[in-house]
Amino acid sequence: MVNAEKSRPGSGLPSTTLTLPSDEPTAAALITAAVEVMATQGYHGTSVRDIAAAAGTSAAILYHHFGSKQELLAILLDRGLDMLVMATEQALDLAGDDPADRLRAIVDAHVRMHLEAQRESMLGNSELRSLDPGSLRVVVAKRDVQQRIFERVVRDGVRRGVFTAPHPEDAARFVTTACTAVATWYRPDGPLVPDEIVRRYQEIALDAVRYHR
Amino acid sequence: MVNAEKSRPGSGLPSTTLTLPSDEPTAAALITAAVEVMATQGYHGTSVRDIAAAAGTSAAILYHHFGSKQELLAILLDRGLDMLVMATEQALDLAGDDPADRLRAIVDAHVRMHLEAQRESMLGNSELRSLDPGSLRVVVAKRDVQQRIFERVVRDGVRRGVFTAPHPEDAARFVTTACTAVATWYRPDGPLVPDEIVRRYQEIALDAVRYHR
Amino acid sequence: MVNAEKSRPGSGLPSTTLTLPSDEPTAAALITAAVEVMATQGYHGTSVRDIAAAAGTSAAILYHHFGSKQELLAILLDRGLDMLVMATEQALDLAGDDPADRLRAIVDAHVRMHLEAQRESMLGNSELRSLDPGSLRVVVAKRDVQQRIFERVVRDGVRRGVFTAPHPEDAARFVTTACTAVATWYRPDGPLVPDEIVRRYQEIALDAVRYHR
Amino acid sequence: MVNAEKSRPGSGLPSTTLTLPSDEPTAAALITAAVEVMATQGYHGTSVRDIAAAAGTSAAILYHHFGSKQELLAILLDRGLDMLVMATEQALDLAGDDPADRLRAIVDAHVRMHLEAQRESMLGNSELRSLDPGSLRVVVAKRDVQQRIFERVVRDGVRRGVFTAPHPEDAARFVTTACTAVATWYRPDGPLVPDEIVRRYQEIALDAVRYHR
DNA sequence: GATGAATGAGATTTCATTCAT
DNA sequence: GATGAATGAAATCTCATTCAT
Repeated sequence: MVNAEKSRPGSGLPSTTLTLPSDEPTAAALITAAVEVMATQGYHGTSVRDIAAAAGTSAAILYHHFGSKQELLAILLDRGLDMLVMATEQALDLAGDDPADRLRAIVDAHVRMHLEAQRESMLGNSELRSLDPGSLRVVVAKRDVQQRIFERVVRDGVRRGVFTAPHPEDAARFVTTACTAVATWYRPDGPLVPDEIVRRYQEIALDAVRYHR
Repeated sequence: MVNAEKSRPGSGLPSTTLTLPSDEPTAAALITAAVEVMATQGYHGTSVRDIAAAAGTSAAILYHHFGSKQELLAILLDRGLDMLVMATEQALDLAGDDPADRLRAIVDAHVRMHLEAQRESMLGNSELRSLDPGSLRVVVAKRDVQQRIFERVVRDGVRRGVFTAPHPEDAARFVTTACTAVATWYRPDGPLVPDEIVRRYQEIALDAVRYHR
Repeated sequence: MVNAEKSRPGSGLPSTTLTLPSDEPTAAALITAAVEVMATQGYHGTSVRDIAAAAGTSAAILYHHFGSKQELLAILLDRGLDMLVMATEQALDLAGDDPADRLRAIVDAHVRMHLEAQRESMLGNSELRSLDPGSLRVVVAKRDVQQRIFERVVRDGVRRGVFTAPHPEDAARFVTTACTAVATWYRPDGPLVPDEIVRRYQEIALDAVRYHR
Repeated sequence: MVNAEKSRPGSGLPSTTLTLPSDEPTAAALITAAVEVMATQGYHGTSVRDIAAAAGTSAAILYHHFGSKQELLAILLDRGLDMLVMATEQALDLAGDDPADRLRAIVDAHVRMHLEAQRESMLGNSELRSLDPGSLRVVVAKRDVQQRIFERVVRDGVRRGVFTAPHPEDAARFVTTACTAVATWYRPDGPLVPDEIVRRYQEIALDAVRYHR
């Protein structure tokens, strides 16, 4: 059984690698397939057979790698959030000291992740309700971690007088949710490339926290 | 949304316009029940019997009032969007001429609707995928109407030099999506009452479009 | 849903009628079919489809009448034990005062029931383990009732000096279990007809409790 | 039965003859595990994985030692009956010439075996139906051998005028089935120890065949 | 108009068994 | 000899929907 928390301690690999291929190729194929088809049809609208077919295997194989359809979803969402939080923290590490740069960095990481992993993002927004209580708690906790990062960056900027938003937490939430929502409207064949979306959202986010240029 | 029994304190709008009571009380009860249970379990995770039970009737009755489970969902989402658009347009009618007031008005309408009809909002965000193509087209079109209202208000403000957002469409989308997302985090027992959320979001929205006070 | 405990209060019907046809013919057919096929293949060796096919319907229909395969088994065994206890008590009512006659009466009822309802008897002996704890408690309790009837008759005979078994409870258990076991070896085409088996078992039972002729 | 680690206090028989340790310890462990878990859940209710897990190995290992789940069950029941018949015959060999002593001896062996190997006994009573026809024939034949031993002992006693049962075969069956049934009600924490049960059943059996003291 | 029975398709999950390593 | 992955069949149960009454 694949367990997501099997982190690779001491591994020097740069975690910027956004795909975390499992050691077991079949399990990885199943996860990829599940993301694809669940994002389109929803958790309950997707049958185990659908997932297996999309991964090129049989339904019984899925149960060889995952305890249940539920567990597959939980691992899916958990990994996605791990990647999001890791990318955001890493961006912050590289961002230097300027509050504006720091906000730009986490907006970049957050928006880019939701553009690149559009389907995981939509799953994360709509299928939390399909999780068992235990997994839900874990996932919500990691979601909160990400939200706290944004709050911290905004509050730091305010404390240092660089941002003057009167309600830093609300501004942070405003920004986070808008940045998450890119996954709901972005189309690869649309007018804006991801780089440009990121740039524009960075500036709007700075406006939203009252950064005075 | 349908049969929204809460009046909205502090809003000058007559709330009678926001309730669209069906002529047939059973149909209305079914819609209310469907919103309640589908918001929790999703469209595919909700059985026709679940809906009927929550409405206090039988599954067969549901088929007297709606052609199918699909149709019930389509009517549900369509009504919700109608109410959202109507409320927003009405707010704009009463808003006067000042671009800041106009933006404040539509943020008020949009946020308040998503706070009051939290469950419909979540359905609208997650279950578009469960619609048949025909209903999907209709609902997406109405969604676009709402989005256009925000774009128009922002662009007007920019044209008149009151807002200076360099990318009005993106700022409008930033604002709309953030305002929609209140439904995903608002809890009635949370620290902020709806009126206060609306006030704060109005100001952040004005910041996001670079309104210079 | 069929519920076994729906007794018909005030019904003047003679309960000697050993078949209790349900008001719902489909449910009755399913019970009959379940007895037949489960007695041959066991509870877990019998599929819901097997039962439905033997009853001439579909598996889905079974779930219209019974909540689960478990519930069907529970109702089955419960009804069988009700019939056994009722028949035994009625035999006792008609038996008069003589301890020997009373023992003969309950041996007659018990043996005859296990010969006539051979398959139910075998189910009752082997599939108690397949019951959920709640149903198991009920069924075991009714089994005990039957056992207590035998104990009481034997003890009464001993108290009145007609039987002289030194260990009345053990003799009663010896007799009951031997009488129950007729279902395990009886074949309708065997050398003895039920009447003759009953007669011989009555006499052996009287020997086992030391009835002195 | 296999690996019956309890020695039998008060029995003069050397208990080494009752354990048939398999040459292969894994096979023995699998048989022991199968008895344990099948007695609780039945043959069809027990999966090969259940058995393997209870034996501390894997399902694949089971197929190294047994051709199939069926074969395992057949071997199980066959060994159990071998031990029962052997113990009974050995008891008879040691019993001397007196018919009462001989009946006491076989009741002792039979009852004691069904108390000690309670689970095998229950399997033997309920899972004959799960055997393939070939194995069933073998097992039923051995069952008959045991039954014939009881019939012979009773008939001999009658022929010599020590017992006066009018129907020796029926009395023998009455006794055998009652003695077998101890496995269905005996609980180790019950009021009677096996020695006492054996003593009382010996006397009741003598009564059932009309042994006049 | 309302209801309980019916139904075929399909859902998730488990099974006994095999096979490559 | 031992093991984990694989697999097709089949298990229990639920579903949206229809229809006679």
